[in-house]
Amino acid sequence: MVSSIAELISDRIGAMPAGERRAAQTLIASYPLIGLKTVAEFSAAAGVSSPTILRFVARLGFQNYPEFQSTLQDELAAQLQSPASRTLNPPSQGASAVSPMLEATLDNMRETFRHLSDKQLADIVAKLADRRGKTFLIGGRFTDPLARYMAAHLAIIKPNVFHLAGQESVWRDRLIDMGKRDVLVIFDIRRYQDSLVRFAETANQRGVQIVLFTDQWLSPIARFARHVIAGRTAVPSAWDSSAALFVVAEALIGAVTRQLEADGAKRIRELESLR
Amino acid sequence: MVSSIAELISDRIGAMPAGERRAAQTLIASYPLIGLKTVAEFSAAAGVSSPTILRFVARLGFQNYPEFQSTLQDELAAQLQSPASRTLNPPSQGASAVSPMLEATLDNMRETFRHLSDKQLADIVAKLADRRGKTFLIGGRFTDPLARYMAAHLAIIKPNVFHLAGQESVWRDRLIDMGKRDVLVIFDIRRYQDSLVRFAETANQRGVQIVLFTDQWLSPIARFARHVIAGRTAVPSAWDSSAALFVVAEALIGAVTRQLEADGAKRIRELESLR
DNA sequence: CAAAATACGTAACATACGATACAGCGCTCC
DNA sequence: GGAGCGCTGTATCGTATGTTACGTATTTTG
Repeated sequence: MVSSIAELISDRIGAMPAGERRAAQTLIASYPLIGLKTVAEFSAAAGVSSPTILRFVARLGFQNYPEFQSTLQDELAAQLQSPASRTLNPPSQGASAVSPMLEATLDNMRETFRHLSDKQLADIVAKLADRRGKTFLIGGRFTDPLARYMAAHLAIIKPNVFHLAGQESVWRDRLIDMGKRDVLVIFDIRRYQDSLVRFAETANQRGVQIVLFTDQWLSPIARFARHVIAGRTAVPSAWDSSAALFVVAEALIGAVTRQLEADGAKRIRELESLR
Repeated sequence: MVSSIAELISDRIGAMPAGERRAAQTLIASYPLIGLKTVAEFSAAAGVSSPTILRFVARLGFQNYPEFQSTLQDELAAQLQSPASRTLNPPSQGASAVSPMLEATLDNMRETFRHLSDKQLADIVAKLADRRGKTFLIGGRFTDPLARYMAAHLAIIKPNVFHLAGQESVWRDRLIDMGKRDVLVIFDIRRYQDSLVRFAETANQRGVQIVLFTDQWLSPIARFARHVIAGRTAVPSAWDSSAALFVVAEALIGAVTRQLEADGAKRIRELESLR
């Protein structure tokens, strides 16, 4: 039994030619709004021609476009009247392999933020928004992308942001550039990497303020860190999840940006003009 | 400020003639479904003539009937896509600057997964778990870290996983290695990068299957993609959020790992012994 | 109560929308 | 390498749709 058009589409999308698949994907992406518009608008949004749209709805089993739209509308009406049943993909009697993953991830985030005080975050934001010192970011094997992500954003809104990458010897030598005014953002979840711990220890000796993103069991680097963000990482998977840390990182990026804008950063305008 | 058409109607319903009032009441009764149908159907449902319906929407301030319908659709889209706005009592105690960010992110994830079918994910997992072809990953300015993150995991559980990085000319030349059996995972959210689009186009011409991670507005690469994952990116911040895509990526990594383990990957054991 | 004004529906109209025929192209399979 | 099939877009067509003009009905007002 196929209850919704969305299901129907995902059932058959595999057996569709390229053009119709684009139509399907476009519809799913902003379901179901585009399906309520005219064929012309639909086709334009999907980047195909109108006949392809019509063939698409025909393949779904509808006699004509208006019939397709009516069904869509009825579906919508049913949803609106019982907000409870608003799920496109019904809770799906445990068959789904990803749903528990999502649930666990959402829980992780809520838990992570519950243990983070506004004060703590505000302190970190203040430090990161300080333009006087340099900002270094580094991560472990799986978390280095998070460091990169954060660096990519921070580098735009303030000067002297450096992501430390490549061989250990390379970034170890960068310690020479680090001093009291500077910040070192480290991502390290288990299994904690010795090289990172040693790096953090040395940096700490040089007076660098360390902001540590780690898991709830705390990397040994926590000993040297000025600020510690402990994220939940447990999910029903073979791997730990860095998603909670990722979200904290995004929240910090957003807050720092706001802070620097408030301070009157003409920097961003300058950047705009450079493009 | 009148935010919804429903409010607008209840504001003015007092100053309407009998026929138009019936139209208004009919619309409110099954809001907004009937307004999406044709003038003829609307008039029949309200028991008035079509011109009365048109006069009714004209009185609401719309130039013509299609404009009225578009507005209704936009309103509907806003409702459907941000479940947050449906909650009457926002989590409040709004002192926290990060809380709205978290809420929006959680919503984004729920929405993103709501638009993803198990079938769709299963297809992608099957393709990624296929050890025969090569797997290439690449991302845009801010999303490249996601590609790295995924590559870091996939490279452990299967051979021939390559993250494309560095200068454009470097990874463009890698196209020579790509063929029909291969997969290209692309992360691209707005502003979409031309270089990536061209890259995807060429790869597609070579028969590479493209898995696209993009935002809800769909990168132009969707045209060439075999599979499209549309994540929600809107958050109360100066930046778009990639968190939802990150979580999808993690879910896929987990699923692919499980799949390959089921196939009996002695690879992981081998790796263990190498350490 | 009469006269005017407003409201409403019928019917004709024009437009834009969905539908269809056809040709070009690429792909697959001999 | 050639023949066949399937997919896609262009151009055209018929029609359903929104729109307007006008006459009748109903209400309002002096």
